[in-house]
Amino acid sequence: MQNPDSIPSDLTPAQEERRRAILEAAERLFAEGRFDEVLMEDVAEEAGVAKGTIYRYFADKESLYLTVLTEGFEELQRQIRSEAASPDPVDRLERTVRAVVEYMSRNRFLFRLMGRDESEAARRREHRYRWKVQRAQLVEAVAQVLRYGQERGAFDLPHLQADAQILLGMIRSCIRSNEQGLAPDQIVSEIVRVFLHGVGREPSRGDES
Amino acid sequence: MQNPDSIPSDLTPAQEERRRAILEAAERLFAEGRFDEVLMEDVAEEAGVAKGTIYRYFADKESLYLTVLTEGFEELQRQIRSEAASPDPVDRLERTVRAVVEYMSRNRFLFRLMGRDESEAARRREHRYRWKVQRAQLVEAVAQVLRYGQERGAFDLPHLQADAQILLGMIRSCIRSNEQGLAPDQIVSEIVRVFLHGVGREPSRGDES
DNA sequence: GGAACTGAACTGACCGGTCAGTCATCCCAT
DNA sequence: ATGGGATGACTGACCGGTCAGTTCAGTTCC
Repeated sequence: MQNPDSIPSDLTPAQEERRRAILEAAERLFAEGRFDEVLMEDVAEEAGVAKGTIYRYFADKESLYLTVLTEGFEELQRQIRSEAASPDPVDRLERTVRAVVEYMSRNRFLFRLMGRDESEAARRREHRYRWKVQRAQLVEAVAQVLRYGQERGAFDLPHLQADAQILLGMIRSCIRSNEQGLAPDQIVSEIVRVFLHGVGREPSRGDES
Repeated sequence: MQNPDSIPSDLTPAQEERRRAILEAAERLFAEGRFDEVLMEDVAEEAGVAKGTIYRYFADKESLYLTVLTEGFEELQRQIRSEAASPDPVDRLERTVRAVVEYMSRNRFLFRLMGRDESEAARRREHRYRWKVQRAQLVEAVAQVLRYGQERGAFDLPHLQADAQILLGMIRSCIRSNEQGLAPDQIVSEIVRVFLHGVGREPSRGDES
C-alpha cells in the first residue's frame, strides 16, 4: 500500500484482464453482501487470483470498493450520453430511461450500490469526494436530457436537479419492485408515462390517450 | 447471547427508557457510518451506558442493527396509517407523502437505511426475512392509499405495487437531493405534482393552473 | 438484599494486509 | 538454439491489530 508502484497505471493486456476479473468478482460480491461481509479472500477466489495479487492492483479494500462504484458509474454515464441523441424531447427521455433501466437490470450490483449513501461508500474524505462527484455527474447527465426538453417547451420542471433525481429514484424503485415480472420495456414505458403525465385522472376533463 | 434471559421481553419503565436510549444511539451512528465502522463501544458511549448493558437488551450487533430498522419502519407505518384518513383521495395522498417526507427528514438515518437492500441489512436468513416483510408492509401501506384513490376513479394505476414503489422512490430521491434547499412543504407539493400530473406539457392544449 | 448496571480488563476469532518464496517470461551470451 | 540468470508478477501462509462479546468486582437503585 505504501509502495508507490503498487498501483501501476499502464497495464499490459494480460494485466488489464486480471484487473477486470478482480473488479468483476468484487462487483458480484459487494452487490450481495455488506462491505464487512465480503472478504478479500473471497474476492480473490471468485476472481481466480491469489489474495496478494489484488493488492498489486488496488491499494486496499476500500479503494477496490470505490473503484467498482466509480467505473460502474462511468460506464452508465457513457451509455446515457450515447443514447440520448434523438431530436424529439420525449423520445430522448425515453431512450435515456431505457439506457438506465437496461444498464441497471444487467448490473444488479450497481443498482444496489447506487442507493447507498456516500457515508456508506467511503469513509475517507478523498473517497467520499470522488463518489459524490460521480453521483452528481450522473444526475447532471439526466438533468441535461430534461433541460433539453424544457428549453423546447415540452417539459415543465421548476426544480430541474430535483426532478432529475426524482426520475432516477423512480427508475431505481421500479427495478427493485420488479421481482413481480414486468419486462424492461414495460418498466420503461410505465416510468415515462408516470413521469410525463402522472397517475392522476382529471375528473373534470375526460382526456386519456 | 446464549443466555436465554438476555433479551427480556417485559421491561420496567426505566428499562424501556434504557433500551430506547441504546436504539437511538445506534440509529444515529448507523446512519452515518457503515456497519463495520460503528463500534459497540461507541454505541454504548453515545447511549450513556456500559458496553455490557447493550447485551442485556440485544443479542448481538446484528440484531441491534435489525431492531433499529424494524422499529423505525414500524413507526413510519404507524405515521402513515394515522395520517391517511381524509376522504378526498388527492388529499389523502398528499398527507401520506407529507408523513413520509417529515418522518424521513426527521430521521435521516432511516432514510439512508431504507435504501439499502435486504442483503445489505441482514445476512442471516431469519433477519433478511423480517426485513423483507417490513419493506413489503411499508409499500403495502402506501399502495393502500393509492388503491383508495384508484377505486374512486381519481388515479390510474396499471401496476399498483410498482406505482407505490415509484412514489416511495420519488420521495427518497427528493429528500436526498434536498441538500440544495427546498422546505419540506415544497418537496411534498413537488412530488405530488409530478406524481399526479407529470412534468409533460401537452403542447396542443395550453392548460396550466 | 438482590437485581441490574458500571467500567475496565480480558479473550479469542477473525480478517486485512504483508512478504519471503515460487514461477513464468524474456533476453543475452555462448 | 539453448541454457541460465535476471526481472518482476504472483502466491498463500502468516502476522498483528481490532473488536465483538464476556467476565467480574464493585456500585447503585429498587
